[in-house]
This record gives sequence, structure tokens and C-alpha cells, in this order.
Amino acid sequence: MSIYQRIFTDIETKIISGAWRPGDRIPVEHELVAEYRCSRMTVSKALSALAERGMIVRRRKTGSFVASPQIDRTVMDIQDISTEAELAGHEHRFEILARKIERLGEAEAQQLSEPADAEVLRLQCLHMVDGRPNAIERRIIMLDAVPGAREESFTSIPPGKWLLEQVPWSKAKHVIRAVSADTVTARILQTERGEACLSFVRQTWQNGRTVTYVEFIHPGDRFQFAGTFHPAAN
Amino acid sequence: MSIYQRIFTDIETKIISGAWRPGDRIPVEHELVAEYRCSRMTVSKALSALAERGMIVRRRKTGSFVASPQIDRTVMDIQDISTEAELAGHEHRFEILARKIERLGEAEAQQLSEPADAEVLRLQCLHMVDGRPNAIERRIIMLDAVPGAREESFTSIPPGKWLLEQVPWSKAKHVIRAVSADTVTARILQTERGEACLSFVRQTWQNGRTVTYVEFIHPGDRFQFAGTFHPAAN
DNA sequence: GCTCCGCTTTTGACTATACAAATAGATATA
DNA sequence: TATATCTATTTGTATAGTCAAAAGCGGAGC
Repeated sequence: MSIYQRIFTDIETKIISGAWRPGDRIPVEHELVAEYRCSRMTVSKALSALAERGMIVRRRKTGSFVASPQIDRTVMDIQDISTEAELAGHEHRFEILARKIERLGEAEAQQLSEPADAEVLRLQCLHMVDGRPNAIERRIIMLDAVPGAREESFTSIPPGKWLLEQVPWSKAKHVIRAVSADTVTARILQTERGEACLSFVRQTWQNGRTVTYVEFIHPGDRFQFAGTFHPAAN
Repeated sequence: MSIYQRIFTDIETKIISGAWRPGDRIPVEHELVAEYRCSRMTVSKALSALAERGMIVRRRKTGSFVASPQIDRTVMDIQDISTEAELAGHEHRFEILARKIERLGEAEAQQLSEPADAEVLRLQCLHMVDGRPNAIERRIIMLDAVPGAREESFTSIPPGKWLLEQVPWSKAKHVIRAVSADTVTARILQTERGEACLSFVRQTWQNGRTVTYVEFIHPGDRFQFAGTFHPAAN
């Protein structure tokens, strides 16, 4: 493994593991030069590659800093607002419909590849945009991975945003599909039973452990994803 | 603009414009060194960046080559097969349901930001996976951008694949949403009217001109997108 | 207090060079 | 003929420096 790759993965690991959190300052180049006993070019190459991937931000004179996770953030933005009339001054509210702590069922445990007796926080939220229901959020938070969630009421901050602050730089898998609204979903979203809805599922890991599993169900007539999507292998 | 950026964008432009096509060999480093009157490190940096973005492939001794466009290709793969049981030996067929040459309507011209009198090839295809309908493809091909489409019957090669060979390295915009199947769609997809379907729209440009606009409609019970999605700004 | 100037730190770009690793193609050998 | 070896080419990594640009900071002058 090359020096430059070692520097790259060392820093990447520190960021993904949470040891270095967003906003933290990264050692300046000459410190890394001393630490790895290599030339400045080598350090620079590693840091530039990290910057290009959006994991760090570099500024002259002030140094390099861990960036805010932008993968989930862009997805988050898209979820919070209807992309069609993006940034056009929509107001977003949310309310918690249900909140309980329990253990994973057998079927879910299988689906998440987690032990069946794992303690989880189960949340159900309703997101409103301009006063109309825009999404149901059904979320499972693994309490052993995020113990702080046990005491959080999520009345002032949505669970997604809260998790983003607690668990920076996770890896995620997404699934998008179309589903018909069942009776309960239709009632909550104020739409018809059988209405086409967009289901957006995300499972998030940190250090190989599941952090959260969430499904957003959006009414088809009020939501779409837009942008340049790059489905990746893992 | 730095030398390394100039090299990068020069080559990127040649690839996106189609001047250099997939498989074409890129000048070796020492030729670019001579052309740009710079050091090998600078050339190397530009080529490495292009390689990291997947635009070129580099191999020792043989040189660097224009890569095959993998953005559309991954999306293509996902469209051809149901991702859930990915690579599990599904067979894919398609048939052309309609094919006609006409001029863009006023509404569509508006939507595509193209002149209303532009001549287009309008296609409708049905994609089958394991003998069951998996997608309707409704496509518009701009004939001034791709004149060769006028004589292509698309009986042996799907339009998406054919275009990929004709128009390498385009930029694309995607929209994903959920829709209800109308009567016609439901009949073609052999499903119920009102069934939730996943609509996947892609508009493709090359050199600022629209090349094609396509909508895939997948039955919700037989299709999903999976993977790690990175919605990008442009 | 405020503005401007210069100093210093940090990143950005670049050079010229060196050696290593991969490998296609030519050559020699069994 | 088949196989092993050599060689030349091309990329990959690294060094040790230079000069430049950005920007925070402190001090001089008003």
C-alpha cells in the first residue's frame, strides 16, 4: 500500500468512525509530513483526493477541516422540500405520530441483518410542506449504536437531522420503489387508498453496525426525485 | 486557469463532444508533456483525475483510453434487470410497439427547451424480463442530433443501447416519481388500472443539445431501484 | 475607533528527477 | 511449437525543492 493511500485511508477512517467530527481541523500538511516521514507532495495528494471526494474542506491559511456529510444531506434536502418548486420558499413542519422503545421482531431482524433481541427506538413522523402532508417517515433507530436517542423527544428537531449530528459520515444504502397507499397511509397523507406513492428506504451503517433504517412514503402527486443520480455498486 | 485544469478540460471536452470515442487511445504522457510544455507530474495529475472520474482508463505499458460511459450504463443495467434478483440469470426481451417520425408538439417543445418544429423519432417499446412486462419505454430522439436514428429499425438492439454507441459521454438529468397506471399502460404492462408504477425520466444532452428524452414506466410490484444514490447538483 | 500595510501561515501549482511495477512484444531456448 | 526470458514502453509513486495566491493577524498611522 502506497504512502499516499495510507494517509488517505487513515484520515478517511478517522472521519467515518467519528473520531474526527465535522468541523474538526485536520493536521496541516507539514505535520502529516513529519508523521508519515514523506514529502509534502505525497500528503498534498492524499488531502486533495479527500477534498475532491467531499470528505474534507481545504482553505489557505486556515487549514483543512472535516466536511459535513453531504450524501445524506442532499438526500435530506430533497426529502424536506418538493424538488419541483425547489427553494421557492416552502415551509416545512413535522410531528411525531408514534414513539416507542421495543425489541426488533424476527422478520425485521432478518431484513436488517441484526440480532432479533436488539433494542430499538421506533418512530413514526408526518412531514408537512406548505400545510399539506408530504411524507410519512417510519424509522427504526438502533439504541446500542445511538444510545442518546433514548432520551431525545424529537419534538424540535426531526430524527433525520438529529441523527446527522450524532452519527457523522455513515454509509447508506437506498431503495426507491412505487407502492400503493394502504388505508392507514392514505388517511395520514390525506389522499386516496391505492394512490401511487414513492417509497424511499434508507439503511445507514457506521463501522459495520446498523444505525438506522427508515422508510419515507411520499404521495406520488406531490413528490419526485430530480437530479443526476449515480447508482453505485455498494 | 492552471495547466493541469487546462489539460483536464481539453481532454474532457474532446471526450464529451465525441471527437474522441470510447476505446480511443489518449496521447501518452510524454506527448502531452511536449504539447503543453509542462512536467510529467502535471500531465499525470490531470490524467489521474480523469481516471478517477471514470472518463478514461489507464494501463501500464499500453496507455490511456477513453472509457465507456458508465453513468448511463449503470442506469441501463438497472433498467434491464430487476435489481432485487440482480444477475440471477434473468432473460430480457423487448419489442417495438410504435415508431414514427414527426415534429415536436408545442407542449413538449416547451418541456424539452427545444424548437417546436424539431423533427423527432418517437418510439414506444415494451421490455420483458423472464417473460413478464417489466417496463414501457416512451422515447423521443432528436433527429438533428442523431440523424442515424432515421434509418435504424431497433429490432435487434434496444434504443438505449444503440444511442449509447452513437452518442458517447452525454450529460443527463433524471427524475423519479410514482404514478398510477392509466388504462393503456396497465393493459400493456399486464397489471391493474391504478396500480402504482415507478416512472423514471431521463433527458440527455450532448454539447448543450438534447439528444433524447425517455420515460420508463415500471410496474411497482416488479421493480425497484437499489444502490447508493448520490443526487448531484447539476 | 478605523483603515491600510506588511508579515506569516497554509494551501495550490509546478518542476525536474528518480526508481518501481506492469506488461506487450521481441528474442532466445528447450 | 511451446515456453521462458529479456527489453522497451508506459504508468505509478515519491522526493525535494520553488514560487504564488489566499487569508488571518498584528501593528502603524490617522
